[in-house]
Amino acid sequence: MSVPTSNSVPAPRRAGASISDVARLAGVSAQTVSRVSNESENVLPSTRQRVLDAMEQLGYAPNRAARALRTGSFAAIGVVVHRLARTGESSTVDAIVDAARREGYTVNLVDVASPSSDDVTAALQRLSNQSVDGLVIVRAETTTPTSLALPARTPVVVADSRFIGHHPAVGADQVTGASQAVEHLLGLGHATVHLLAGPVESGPAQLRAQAWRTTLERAGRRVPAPVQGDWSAQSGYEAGRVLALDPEVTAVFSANDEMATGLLHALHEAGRRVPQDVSVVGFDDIPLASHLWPPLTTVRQDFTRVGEELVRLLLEQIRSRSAFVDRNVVVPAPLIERASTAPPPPR
Amino acid sequence: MSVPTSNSVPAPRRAGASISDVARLAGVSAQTVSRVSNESENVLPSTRQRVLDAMEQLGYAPNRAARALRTGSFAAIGVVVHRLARTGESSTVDAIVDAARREGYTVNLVDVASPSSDDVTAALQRLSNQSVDGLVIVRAETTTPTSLALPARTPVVVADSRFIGHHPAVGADQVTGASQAVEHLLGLGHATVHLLAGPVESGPAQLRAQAWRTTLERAGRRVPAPVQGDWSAQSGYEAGRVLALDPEVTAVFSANDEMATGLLHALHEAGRRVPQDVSVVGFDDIPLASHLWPPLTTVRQDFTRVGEELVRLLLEQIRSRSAFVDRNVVVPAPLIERASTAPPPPR
DNA sequence: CTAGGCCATGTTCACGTGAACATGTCGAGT
DNA sequence: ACTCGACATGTTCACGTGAACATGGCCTAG
Repeated sequence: MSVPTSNSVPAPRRAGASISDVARLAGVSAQTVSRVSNESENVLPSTRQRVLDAMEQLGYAPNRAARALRTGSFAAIGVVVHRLARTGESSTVDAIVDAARREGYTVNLVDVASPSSDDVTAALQRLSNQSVDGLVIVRAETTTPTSLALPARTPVVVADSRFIGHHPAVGADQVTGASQAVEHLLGLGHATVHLLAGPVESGPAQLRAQAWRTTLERAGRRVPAPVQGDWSAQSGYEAGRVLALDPEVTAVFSANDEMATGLLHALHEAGRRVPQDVSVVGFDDIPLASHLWPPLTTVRQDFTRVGEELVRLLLEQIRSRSAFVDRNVVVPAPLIERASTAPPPPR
Repeated sequence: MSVPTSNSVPAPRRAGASISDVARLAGVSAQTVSRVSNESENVLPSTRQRVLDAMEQLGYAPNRAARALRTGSFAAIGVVVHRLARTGESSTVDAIVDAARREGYTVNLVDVASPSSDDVTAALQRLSNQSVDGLVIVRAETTTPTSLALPARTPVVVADSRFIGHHPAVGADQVTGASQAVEHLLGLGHATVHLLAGPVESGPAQLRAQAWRTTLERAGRRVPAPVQGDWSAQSGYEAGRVLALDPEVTAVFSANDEMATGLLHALHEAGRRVPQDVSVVGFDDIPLASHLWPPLTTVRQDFTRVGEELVRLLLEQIRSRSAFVDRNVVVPAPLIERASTAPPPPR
């Protein structure tokens, strides 16, 4: 035996104390330490204290891998999301993380490069098999309900109403929200309402467009050709430059607030006053909506509520070991009237 | 033996096939399956194919818990963040998730209720002990470098330059960015620049305020009392209502774009034209900045770059099994000139 | 032709935990 | 006083994996 600081073997160095280290120090069996960890009732207060002291002294924390292996549960949920930086996505995920934490669950985040079936499937693969106890799919755009290859028996909830009937879903009331927006504009006296639509492959975008069309038709109004956007402010701006040239356009319903922001920009630039010349309604009620110029009338989506309901529904499934295929929650989406809408200019 | 569908015991139902199920079906040993899983070289192509087929047939995916227990690594990184819904936070996290995925790492997201030491510590506790291989702290606001109780030997990186010297850090160049903003306004002819400051407990807010002050002093200008905000557009609006009343105010540097948005709102409302009467510069360059009215001159923070660098620095530490205490990366923060700044009005 | 070695594959074992079962102690009821 | 049982605590074992070591077949060099 020479120098004790052996540099022969790098020695992976166990990261922390294990349950048996604690047991040894406290002078009890490993099982008793486990009982203290899991807050079992049948431990003498004095013993419990001794174990807790030993834990503290060693900086012990249960090894989650071993625990997961033994129990088959990770106390974790997976969240699949597409573009996290978007307002709706990040707000929803924020609420999910928060709700999960309150329930003692960790969140595993997976950002899929594109919301195609393949990518989502690959993402699920990565999370599969006891890495998470359940899955929240926040954005599934182009993925269709049936193409979603889920690991068997993994509880799932989806924040996309198109999945209703396939998986439990939570979503804002797109249809009522969009209808209210259009009706509000018609009620102000506009002859018709133009649509700045979201991408065609988006479920919510389709829903909002459909509601817009239906509401106009029901009111017997002309249905103008929708202008296509991609959710971004830039696309709203580009669409706005076109719409601004058309004097017939007095009211625009934008499928989200970001596009509405770009639209406002284009209208200002073209010298068309909002709301005197053109009224604009958005969708989402992003935090900035009330401070745009003019403050934006919009349909509020309660992302926090959606996130909470998603977690609630998912945990219910996990705990009951069953799938609630046909359960779904619709969160109200009220119209928030601000200053971007007014009666049309006299003609 | 009666009915095979025993309903006597609920039978936890193993979620998926295990390595030995695959081995049995493929007619090889479990170790060989493991070799295929881990892409070891020494497997005959024919054997590999047989194993892959068996995996496919059984829908096998390696059990991450067992793997983590065996190897001591989860292939996961933890991300501690405060308010995920904020632009900077969500963009950074988005980039982190993306970079981590490219490296085969999963992301465990932890949203701390408040960025206090206790909360952060509790969050770390939850992630500790082989649940993650390393930690990215995106927001640590009130936590001081020394109060951060980290699990021993856990590699850490922090997106907060105040931690330089304690942990490796990545951050935008706050000082140069803020100085440029102030110099730009002075260069346009403004006598001085007012500050709409971030919360006092925020590190970046302090840095930006300090740079503003230093730049004014170096130019020999009067340093007006800063107005305090809390990062929110609402606080910017409230501050703006006060600033708008003061005809001396011709240039305002807002510590972030959200407050700048509220400020613009208040100025419009008060009838003060931007940029003719008052110039405004923001900080962050949020996606909406170029579509505000007027398009906002601001300092760009490259959150994507920050996220990528964070992951790079963290993985380097994980792989080399060492801590780079004094390493830090500063990402340039250039001034983006748009339409919200102009020379002061003639007096 | 044979020894040595290389390579594909198999066998054994421990990682840390918690469930199931086992043991031991002490108090109450007869 | 004895038995039963409630309760605190201990012992054994398997969860699925991959590292270390073991085996055996075949090719090549002498």
